[in-house]
Amino acid sequence: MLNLNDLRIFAAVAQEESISRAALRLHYVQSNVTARVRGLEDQLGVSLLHRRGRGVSLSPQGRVLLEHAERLLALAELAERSVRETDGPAGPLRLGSMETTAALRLPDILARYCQRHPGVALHVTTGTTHELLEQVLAHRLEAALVDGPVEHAELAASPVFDEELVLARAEGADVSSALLVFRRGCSYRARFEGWLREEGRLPYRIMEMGTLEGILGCVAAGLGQTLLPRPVFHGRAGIVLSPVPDHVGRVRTQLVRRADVPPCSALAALLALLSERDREPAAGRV
Amino acid sequence: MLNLNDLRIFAAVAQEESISRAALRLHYVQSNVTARVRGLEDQLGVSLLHRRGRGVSLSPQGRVLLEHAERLLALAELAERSVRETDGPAGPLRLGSMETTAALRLPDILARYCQRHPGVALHVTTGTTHELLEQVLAHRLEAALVDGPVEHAELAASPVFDEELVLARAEGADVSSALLVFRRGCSYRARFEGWLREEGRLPYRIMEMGTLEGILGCVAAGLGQTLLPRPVFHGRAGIVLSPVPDHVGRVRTQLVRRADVPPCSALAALLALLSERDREPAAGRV
DNA sequence: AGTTCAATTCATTTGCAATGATTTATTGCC
DNA sequence: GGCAATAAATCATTGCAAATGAATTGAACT
Repeated sequence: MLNLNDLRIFAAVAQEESISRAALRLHYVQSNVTARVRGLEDQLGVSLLHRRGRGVSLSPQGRVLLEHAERLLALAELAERSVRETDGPAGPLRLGSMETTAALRLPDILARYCQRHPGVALHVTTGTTHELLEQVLAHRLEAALVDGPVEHAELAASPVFDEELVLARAEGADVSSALLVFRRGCSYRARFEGWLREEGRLPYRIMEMGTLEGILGCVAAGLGQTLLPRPVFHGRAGIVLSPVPDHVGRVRTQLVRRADVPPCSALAALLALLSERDREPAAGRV
Repeated sequence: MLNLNDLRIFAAVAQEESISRAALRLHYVQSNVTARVRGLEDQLGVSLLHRRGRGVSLSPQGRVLLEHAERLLALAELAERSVRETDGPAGPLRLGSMETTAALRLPDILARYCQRHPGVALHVTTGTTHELLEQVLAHRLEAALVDGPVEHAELAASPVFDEELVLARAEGADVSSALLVFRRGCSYRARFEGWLREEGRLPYRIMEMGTLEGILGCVAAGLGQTLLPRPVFHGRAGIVLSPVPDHVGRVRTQLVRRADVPPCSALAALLALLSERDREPAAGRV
């Protein structure tokens, strides 16, 4: 009978592409990892790894097993959590969010969530749509709020907010001034560049900024223009907003999670809270 | 870290509602089963069983764990099979079928399947729709061919054949003679009785038969009438067939499998073969 | 060739799973 | 109420498999 610990060891080896590094990560001695993997191979009657000089790589069967192993491990963790949290959600919930969403929408949501489920330890990390999806796929985040639509067989998405992106620059700033954008992987940036390309208005000078505040400061200083959700600019004087075509400016923020693992109770509670909000009259919403 | 063997032991205890019987079934000594379940409880920090005088029953947390455990065990088995069968389907495939479908449709299908996938050991059992669905849910069958539609959150169905049920009796037989039907749980029988009830034509005298041949023999002998797929009567003289209303007679046979476990490769191959058949022009089909 | 990094091999230890005998507790019956 | 009968808990003991650590092999880069 298959053994989850063996699978965990195998998955670590597969991810690290090295038996020694996996041993280090798992706090095992290297020879033990070798033995466990060999045990799995004996048990299954197939070879899982190609032993190369440096490190190892997966055989076709190894790749098949890795896929199943990752799912099994995720489900085992879920099972453990589920029985531990039979009365109300608890434990860690790792949530990813685009920076703009984190600034605009999350404070309100998270306040309510924390009040309702005090047992949950929320970790929010921000990042670009691309980065966040990678992390959800790697089981490093339970879910992420990103710009939709998401086309991926292993991901499930639920629409959560609708936003309107607007073009923003300081009063009197040069129309052909620089573009102020987040780093590669940001979907708003992709929309911005895609739109300008489609209109034949590229290339612009591009300035990458790591933070939302940085972008806003530069825009206010007349250094360039940006494309961000309208409410970001609320209460900021001296900035001119202009609408953009619907196919560029209408974005639907989605809560994305893995499709192959049912949501843990802490995540289910977040989904419930978000869909409640969905049904009630859109007070204060864009 | 959770352990699949512990889960297997726990699932056996839950199903048997008895530690001793589970031990017997698993070929363990009783004290070991006790120890393993207690180990699980310690590890999870919850009590899984209510110890009553005779046997045990599940606590709420136990019920939660059982659900997850059964899924995990099924997925672990699938994982093991998948790596073993990386080149073509192999191993056992337990398929259920209604008796009529087995007689009419399966020979052709299975011949092609066996030829294409010689590594697969097919087990076909017949039974009523109800019995078969129970067995699929209990992981005792990988899939079953039953009368649709199937409304069950844990089951996935794919339409496979369309049949026309017709009313059959011997020439000159009494119109109000007995109903010849399979045992309780047969969906054709349910349709038959439902229809007559809806028309206010019940009660009839009912004769239950265990086999298709038995029913056909009795119909031919003028003992009664039955409701079965039209092609069942091909080449049988002296039997009068009359159509019935569409909502009674149009049935769609479905291949039903568990929804929470992806099909193993042997089953995936069967699905592929059946949907091939679906796309090609309906030569020889009803 | 020599160095280095990484995997294998193997003897040894450790720890947990499994056993078997015994005790405790509950149920049903006279 | 007392007594089998059944079932679970307890506990000392065994046995096997996981983990360790030291030594060895082997590939890749210089």
